[in-house]
Amino acid sequence: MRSQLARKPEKTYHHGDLRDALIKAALREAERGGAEAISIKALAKQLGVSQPAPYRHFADREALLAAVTAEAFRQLSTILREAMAKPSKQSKLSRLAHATLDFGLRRNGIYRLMFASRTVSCAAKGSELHEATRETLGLVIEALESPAVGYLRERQALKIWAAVHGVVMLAEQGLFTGGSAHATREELVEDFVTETKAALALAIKNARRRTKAGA
Amino acid sequence: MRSQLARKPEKTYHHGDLRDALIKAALREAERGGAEAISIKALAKQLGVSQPAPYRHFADREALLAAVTAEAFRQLSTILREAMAKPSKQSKLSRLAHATLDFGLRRNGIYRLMFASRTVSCAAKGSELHEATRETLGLVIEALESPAVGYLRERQALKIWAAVHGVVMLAEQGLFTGGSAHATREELVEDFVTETKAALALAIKNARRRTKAGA
DNA sequence: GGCGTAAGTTATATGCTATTACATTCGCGG
DNA sequence: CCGCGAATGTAATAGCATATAACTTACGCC
Repeated sequence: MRSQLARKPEKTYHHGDLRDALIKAALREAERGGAEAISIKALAKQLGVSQPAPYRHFADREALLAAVTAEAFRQLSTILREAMAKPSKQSKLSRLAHATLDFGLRRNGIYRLMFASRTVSCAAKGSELHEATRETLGLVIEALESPAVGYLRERQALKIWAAVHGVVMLAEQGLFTGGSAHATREELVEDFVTETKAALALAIKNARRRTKAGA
Repeated sequence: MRSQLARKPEKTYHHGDLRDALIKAALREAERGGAEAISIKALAKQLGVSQPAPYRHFADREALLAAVTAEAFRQLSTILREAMAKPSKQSKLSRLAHATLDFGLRRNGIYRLMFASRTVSCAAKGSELHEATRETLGLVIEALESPAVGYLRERQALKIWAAVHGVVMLAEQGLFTGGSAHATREELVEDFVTETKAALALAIKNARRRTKAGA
């Protein structure tokens, strides 16, 4: 019987689940301050283990950041899935876009961790992080709710993704000034959603026409 | 006669223009590696001065980063101005957008320094960095070449800016895969340009109609 | 020409990453 | 049930970066 009552057992030599605790604690740190706020030493102290203990679970700081980033993408995916599942008179795409904006602004340290570092681009294909990012992009593609397939659809997904991403980044840079900042952000995102839908419909129409002409 | 021949005088106690040299050297470092590649100690060594010498010119690392970022924005502004000035059958907006994309991809370490850190959002109004960012945004507004004024125009500027920015960021994250990556990026940017022009034209038409109706 | 100050130096404190060598505990097979 | 190897933790330490303090040199101005 090591921990029947609270979650934290009495002081034991082995932590129990240090790896997971490190990721969760690092996410909290990143919430304000981004990647640079994550210090292995500070995390170890915070969790009551010795400073080099984390190195049993992560080769180096980069590896920890990658794991934390992957977890952040999974959290974003969960949020987006919920937003898409929720019944609403708005389109799935619109809900996804606004949920992304909301996530980016509320948890902006984490958002910067996810998109502003080179961690993602260094992730090898097949890695935990790479899979997590592909899954998120998959949700965007799904949100398009379009009969289009392949390149056509992925391209529109990247387009709306890029656009919303840009709005989040500029908002964090403080380029939307004045009292109407919130409204402006939401409006821009909605504009992009509308344009994406229009572009998608047009592309499909053109594709059909070409198919008919070619047949 | 301290330096009549080459740019670097013989070894002197005083460097001559350490502040400027630091910024330029830091920009080179940032070119690959972003902000985290900038080390005061390394820069000092590289420039042949003692390690704490830079602190005579910058209060701390953050202050150096701010100055470097401001310089980067000025360089971007120069590039954008040139792109806009160059005669071409394409619109100013299109040239500006593609030039931004090009800058972001070629000098992606610097681009990340400019947009991925919190340096900009921490810049006080009136600071060197703040002025530099506003100037760049001003160029975007100018590139719209629209008779619209005020909010309408600034909003469209922010929109195209956000969109292109998003494309750059996603490209750096490696989300445009395959051989058509380059084409895809350029196409997306051009799409955004086209849509921005259309939206702007529409907004102006609506504004005129409202004015007429109200008159 | 002397003097104040800007700019640079050495020495040092502090904090973080990371490695090495050693200690403790877990859990599984005999 | 016990013993042993692997997993996980600790202590000690090396190395590098930021930053400050106290001291030194040279510039430039009157």
